Amino acid sequence: MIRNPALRNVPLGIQQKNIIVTCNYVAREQGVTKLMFVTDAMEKCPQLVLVKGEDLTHYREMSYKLTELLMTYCPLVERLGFDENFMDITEVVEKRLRDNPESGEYSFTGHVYNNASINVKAIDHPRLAIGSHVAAELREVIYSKLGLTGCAGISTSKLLAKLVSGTFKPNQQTTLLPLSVKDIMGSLNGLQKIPGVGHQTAKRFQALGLVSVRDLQLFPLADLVREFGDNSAQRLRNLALGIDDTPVTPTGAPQSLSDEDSFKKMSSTKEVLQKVEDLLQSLLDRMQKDGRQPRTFRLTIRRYSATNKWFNRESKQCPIPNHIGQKITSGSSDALAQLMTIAMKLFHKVVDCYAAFHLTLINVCFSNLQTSSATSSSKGSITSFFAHVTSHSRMSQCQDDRSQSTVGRFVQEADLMRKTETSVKTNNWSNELLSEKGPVASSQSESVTGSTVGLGTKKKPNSPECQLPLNADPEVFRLLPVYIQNELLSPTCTHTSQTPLNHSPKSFTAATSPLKNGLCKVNNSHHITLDNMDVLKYSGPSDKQTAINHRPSLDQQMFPEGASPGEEKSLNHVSSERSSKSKFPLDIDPMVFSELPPEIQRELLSEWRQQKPVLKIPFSKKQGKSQAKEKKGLPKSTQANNLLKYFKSS
DNA sequence: GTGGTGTAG
DNA sequence: GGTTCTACACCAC
Repeated sequence: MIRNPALRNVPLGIQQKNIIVTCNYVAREQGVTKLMFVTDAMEKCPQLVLVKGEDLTHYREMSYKLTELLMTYCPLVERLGFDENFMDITEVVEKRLRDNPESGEYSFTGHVYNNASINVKAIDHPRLAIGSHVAAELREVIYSKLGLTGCAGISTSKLLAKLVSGTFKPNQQTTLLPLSVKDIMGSLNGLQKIPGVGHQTAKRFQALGLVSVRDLQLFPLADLVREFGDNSAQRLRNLALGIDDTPVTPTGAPQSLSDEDSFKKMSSTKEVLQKVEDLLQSLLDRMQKDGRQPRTFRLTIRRYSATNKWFNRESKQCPIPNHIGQKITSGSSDALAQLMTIAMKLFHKVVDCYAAFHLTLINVCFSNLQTSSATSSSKGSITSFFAHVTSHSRMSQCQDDRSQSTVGRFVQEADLMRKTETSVKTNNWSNELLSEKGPVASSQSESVTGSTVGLGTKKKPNSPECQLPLNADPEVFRLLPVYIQNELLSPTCTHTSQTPLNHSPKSFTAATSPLKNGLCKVNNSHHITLDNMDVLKYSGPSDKQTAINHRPSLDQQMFPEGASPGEEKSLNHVSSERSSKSKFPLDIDPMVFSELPPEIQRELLSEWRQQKPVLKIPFSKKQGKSQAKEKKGLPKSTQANNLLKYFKSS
């Protein structure tokens, strides 16, 4: 909506795969809800406008802009997802109190929780009263600078600020006074409404006969400890009582960057190869913008299973050798191919390719991100702000301050898609917090599964029925990496293409003569990047007492004109390297070469230029062990054939 | 450090 | 009939 204001007043849903991950208030009024299936949503609201939201780039950027903006007012900002922020505004409040001791006496701005049933006097809660004004100002700034609206909650802890922030929606703010804590906790409709109590914990509560917040408040602590252990029991009990003493911890730069895609079924190594490449490509772009160097790489999969269809994930991770890490940071074109090697090794560790498999998700993740002082590159990016701003120094500075004064917090949430919220809290009388919500983003990346092939082959190399295509040399075949062999032999490969190639197909072949004719094709999958919508609503305080900035929630403009999902990366690699065809070794078929993925093309060309052998090295279909070797012994031997890294089985 | 689980938006 | 895409915290090992 920010990018396309025209969408502001129509029912709008953000679609990821087959579900509506979020929607604007116009759509909600017609019965559309979060996580509703698209078909159901269309039934409820036939005029619903859908925007693809798989690509989170825009949301992520807006989300960080908001956090960054809040940090300019006070460094104690803790992110919760893409669309909420907690702020500890104790210091801001204390300063105002010092500068103008009477400032808190006048009023609250926005709503006060339960104000009809309590005797609200701002003078009794000067810090919360000031906090309500700070929240209002912040919401105003957020609107004027970013165009985002949202709600805020103001109270004395993150828990309370969060709970109260949604009391009046959209685009409004509410302050919770200490004397209303019992009321708000009692108003929660079920234990799962307590932040931090999710599905699993709620089930365990239920098994104990606990259903309401009241049930938990009254449940003997000893019994709770028996079920959850000391720490969790105490924490859960406190939450039920409205007690939360956890500090607002500045979030800083993300500790990991990941990219994932889900799908109905993926069962061939070839598809995996392509999917991983796509995910990695996009992740590498993000990583490079971030500027830090990842030290750890993780590959996660989700397998289909009839019982636990969607929830079990398995992962494998490994350190990223420094030389590769540096390439990632520097944006070297080698990075992708080298990471593919690592990724496929991990894949083979977690999935037995000789057996049938059915994956429904793949995730790639960089973690253990290190700020290399050397990389001062990307200054402009939003995330690099976080990468380079030392949240530590800011935080410790703040905490020092806080220790001499009162504790307070400011919570802010912004919902990019829908609204922003702000909440502020104060501890008793001496503390105040405020929270606001920022933009929420959600989207997905859509993947196109490529497949197809041209090989009529067989099954496993060892299996009796295995037959290679007539033009395939068994010797050469044997030298191929296991997963390529499998791929060639897999049912999807053996017949024709199953999935139409929507995009520039590339043939992925080991470029040696015997196999040159028929290999598995892997097309590039693209991510169709969509524009997200962000909308926000910021509601101004409309209090009975003082209505300060009431805004009609307008929303934004996140959509470029047609809100058309932009295909940002349609890769049409092939051609670029083609001109260098003159450098082809004699035994290479240019047509086959032209269909190789660009990275492979580049690598081959580079190696040919250096007159390095291609596919020379015998594969030791080893598992595991050879890894260490690869990482270390790389210096020279690696050069023997970089392409191998693509093929090497773990 | 690794891998799994739970939670959240 | 079908549940997205991130990111983080915690735990056991």
